[in-house]
Amino acid sequence: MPHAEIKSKPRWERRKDARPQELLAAALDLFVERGYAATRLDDVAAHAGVSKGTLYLYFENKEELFKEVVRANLVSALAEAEDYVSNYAGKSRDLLRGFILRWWKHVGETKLSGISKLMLAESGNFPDVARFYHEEVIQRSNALIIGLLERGIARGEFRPIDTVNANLVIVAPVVMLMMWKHSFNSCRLEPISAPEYLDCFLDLLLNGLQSTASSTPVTQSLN
Amino acid sequence: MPHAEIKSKPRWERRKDARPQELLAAALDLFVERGYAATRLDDVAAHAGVSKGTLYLYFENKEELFKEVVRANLVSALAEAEDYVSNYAGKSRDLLRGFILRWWKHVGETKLSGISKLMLAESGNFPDVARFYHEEVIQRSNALIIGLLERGIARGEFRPIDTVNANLVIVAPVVMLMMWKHSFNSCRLEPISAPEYLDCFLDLLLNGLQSTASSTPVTQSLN
DNA sequence: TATATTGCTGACCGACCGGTTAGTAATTTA
DNA sequence: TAAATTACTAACCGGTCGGTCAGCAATATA
Repeated sequence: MPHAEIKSKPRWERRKDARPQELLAAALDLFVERGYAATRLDDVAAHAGVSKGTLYLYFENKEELFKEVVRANLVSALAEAEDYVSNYAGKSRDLLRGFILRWWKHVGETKLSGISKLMLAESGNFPDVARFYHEEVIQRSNALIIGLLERGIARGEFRPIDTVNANLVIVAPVVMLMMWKHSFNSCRLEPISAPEYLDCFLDLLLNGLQSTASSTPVTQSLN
Repeated sequence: MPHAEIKSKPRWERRKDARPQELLAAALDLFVERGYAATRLDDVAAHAGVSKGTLYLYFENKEELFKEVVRANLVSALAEAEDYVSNYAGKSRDLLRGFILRWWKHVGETKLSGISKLMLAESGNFPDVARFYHEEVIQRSNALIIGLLERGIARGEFRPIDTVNANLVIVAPVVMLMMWKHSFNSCRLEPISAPEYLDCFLDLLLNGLQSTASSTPVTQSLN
């Protein structure tokens, strides 16, 4: 048996064009699982079935690898969200609910939530990455939600409020849920149920936003 | 001039009883500034004016040092909060507002917020520390707030809601503000203004919680 | 002042990790 | 099929950091 190689399978193959994708996928997995600093490039390479040297053939360094992961995943997801919001025609409260539920579905409950968590957790130690993420993701997402709130206020559906701060307040519970998923959820006996949590949040939020004029009941459950 | 020592000042002093406090203070500063993993014990010792070996005379290892920091700061603050809530006599909405503002004042705007942020950020990589923190801080804090909400509902001041999830939803914006302080706030052109943010949050929250019966205006600004 | 006690130092260890590079083997070309 | 090309490997480097310990020097004691 130590003779293994029965002629076929070479020790490795040349697959120049498949490597970047495979490395990005491996990097996403590990960054999400362990965070930025704690992810070892040796492990990323091993996960992609390759040696560390190969990783450096395709990516300049750890930081560039991470930026590519963000671009390939979060930035593209954000572009879709922008489309959704700008094309929406119905009531603002439904748009807000729809936006949040889609956000949870496309980011929150996928691996991508791990990236958001990671950035919030480690941006302080990696200012360059932080700046990149802030410009590419956070600012765009803020603009999107502020615009959504202004739409609701302009149409008399929401009370007039401080949209800049309200944006942050609204985003907070969703981001926190993503953080939980990747932090204490493991050691919690009964982990948070995302649908129930979001239901509760939307109930409170839409009641809180409701303009005194409109008196339609806003409570409504997830489908 | 290389002769320095003019006889007085010994190279070091014996100060057995002052060391632990000084080390804890230094550790708090550095843990808050850099996080758990990135804090070097050499630096903690240096900040306390001592060598690393000395640190190990007073604390078993990094993990125990951190736990002591938590016990000496957060756990004691939590005990005070428990007193405040259980002795409160007025309206539930004022109690909730008071609780949140005090929380922000005693934890959020002090260094302690850095510890909350750190735990959320790194608990995944340090399960033992996570379990400790979850039991000593998070569970107690949850019980406190859930009790507060139940009080409001029982007295007909709050709508009947899912208190377990509402607790999490309510805590989220405050915790997020603490996280911001220690993450992206540095690279934000105009950093978040905590008073305005909390004002906006409390406005939304208390409107959202308000039982349909009561119709007193709840908007009120920070003093 | 001599001796005993002990708080403290600083050099050291071993493991880890981002990044580099000399060399090798899979593939292409002629 | 032999030579040229290049994707890939594996060993290595330098720096870092949690943790250890032999020894020293600041006190206490007498």
